[in-house]
Amino acid sequence: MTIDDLRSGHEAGKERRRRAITKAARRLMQKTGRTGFSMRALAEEAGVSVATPYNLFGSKQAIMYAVLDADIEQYSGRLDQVDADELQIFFEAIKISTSRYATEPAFYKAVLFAVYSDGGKEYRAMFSGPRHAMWRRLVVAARDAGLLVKEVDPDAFALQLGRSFFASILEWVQDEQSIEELEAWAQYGFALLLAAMATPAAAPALRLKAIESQKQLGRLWRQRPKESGKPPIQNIQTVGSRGK
Amino acid sequence: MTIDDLRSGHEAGKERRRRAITKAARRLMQKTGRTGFSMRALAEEAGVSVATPYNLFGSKQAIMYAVLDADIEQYSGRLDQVDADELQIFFEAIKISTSRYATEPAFYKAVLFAVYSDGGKEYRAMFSGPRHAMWRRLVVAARDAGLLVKEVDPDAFALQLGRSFFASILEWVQDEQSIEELEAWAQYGFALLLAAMATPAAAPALRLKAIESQKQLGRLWRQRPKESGKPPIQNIQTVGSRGK
DNA sequence: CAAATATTTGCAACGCGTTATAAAGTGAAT
DNA sequence: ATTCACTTTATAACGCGTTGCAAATATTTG
Repeated sequence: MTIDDLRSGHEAGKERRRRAITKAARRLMQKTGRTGFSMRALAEEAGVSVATPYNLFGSKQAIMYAVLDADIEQYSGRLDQVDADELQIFFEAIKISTSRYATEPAFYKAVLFAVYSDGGKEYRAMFSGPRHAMWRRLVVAARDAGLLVKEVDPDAFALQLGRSFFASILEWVQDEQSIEELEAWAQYGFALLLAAMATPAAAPALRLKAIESQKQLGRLWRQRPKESGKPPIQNIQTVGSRGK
Repeated sequence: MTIDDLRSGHEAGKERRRRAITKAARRLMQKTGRTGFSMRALAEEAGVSVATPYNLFGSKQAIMYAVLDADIEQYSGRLDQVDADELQIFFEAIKISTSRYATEPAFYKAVLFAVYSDGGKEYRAMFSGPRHAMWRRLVVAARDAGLLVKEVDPDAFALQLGRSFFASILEWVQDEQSIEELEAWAQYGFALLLAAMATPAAAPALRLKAIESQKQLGRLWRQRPKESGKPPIQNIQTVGSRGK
């Protein structure tokens, strides 16, 4: 049911078509970015009917996850080759991701936006699949190395780290933040969270890193192209009713 | 240009219609929830043409923000009446929000979902408008009270707090988490972040609170109807294409 | 009052994600 | 080779957010 089907024609053909569609999806997203990626365009790019991706994946979001997973697969294991202590590795992980995003920003913005947006059921997979497992593994390693307190709950804490990183990525995807800003925000979030759960020996360095990240953010924020500061439609505020 | 127009007919009428539409929007969302709230349904509920909301607001998301802002206005200032120290007030703020969500979960899930998952330009307003100002004010107060270190950057740190809370809310909106879980997650995030920037005198209590929240989360996980103890770590298929 | 201007209305239209349907194509087993 | 189960294809359709446009309506101005 699982292995035989991959060898037999039906399931093998399905798998082949699945891969062809994810490849076409990636190609199309690189070409057109977020706006040009529609199911009808994907069908044409992949040379299939519009119904086929639905048969094979079920929804547009599922295709996005497949594209993202296929991409992550290429880079999995890269963190194991990094030589850093059990806390520094968190920040190396950020660097690996962001440097990857920098190579093809349009593609990553498109796929990450799609994955986040619409908030379907698959959203949770961002924090429950191999991504969560990676953060969890790092947390356990840091705890066992005596850099995080023993009381840390690896699951809860890893989830918090993943969310923090994801929130930073979200800002980069939606706003026109630079990769440097994304990196600084992610480092700031990690430094804060880790500092809170760090052992007394490891905490001061992390607090220092948090404060450094703050300064870096202030620097980047100041040199930003000045926006007028007001949101587009701001008429409906009438706040300031504090004193009743 | 601003005050006279509110008295004169054109702008006053626009404002009146704007309020009527946000009221209708709120009514419709309470009635139908997220799924039934369409622009055509809103137009019918408000007794206007489908083009009118676009004239007055510009987009569906803008209407959502207007609804949310109108709701927040009702509750603004409630935090000032709370008697708590400058750190405890962060957690009281969580409680005020979550208890509000508990009264009308369908409505808040609908509006928060729409607001959070739009990916548009107005997304940033969540972290730059009065919401950000509130967190920032609390941060400054805690710093001036000697509970947070002087080096804390109120803007960066408040943004981090807002994002953390936002991430927790997002989970509640999308998943079928309980309000208790939302509250525990939000408290956990706040406790961690605040502990990282707390002065030596204030830090231990926050770390304790973080660990308590962890335990509470573990307890809530375990008693979930879904599966036993751990968060859902099931893979999304990716049918065995690992070994090439 | 009438004239000028601003706004809403009704409606058609676009592209979107998604689904249903019947017809055509495919691989495996007899 | 023929049958059988399965899948893709083409196409139409639905409701969605959004826009454009001429006609109707409301408001300000003379």
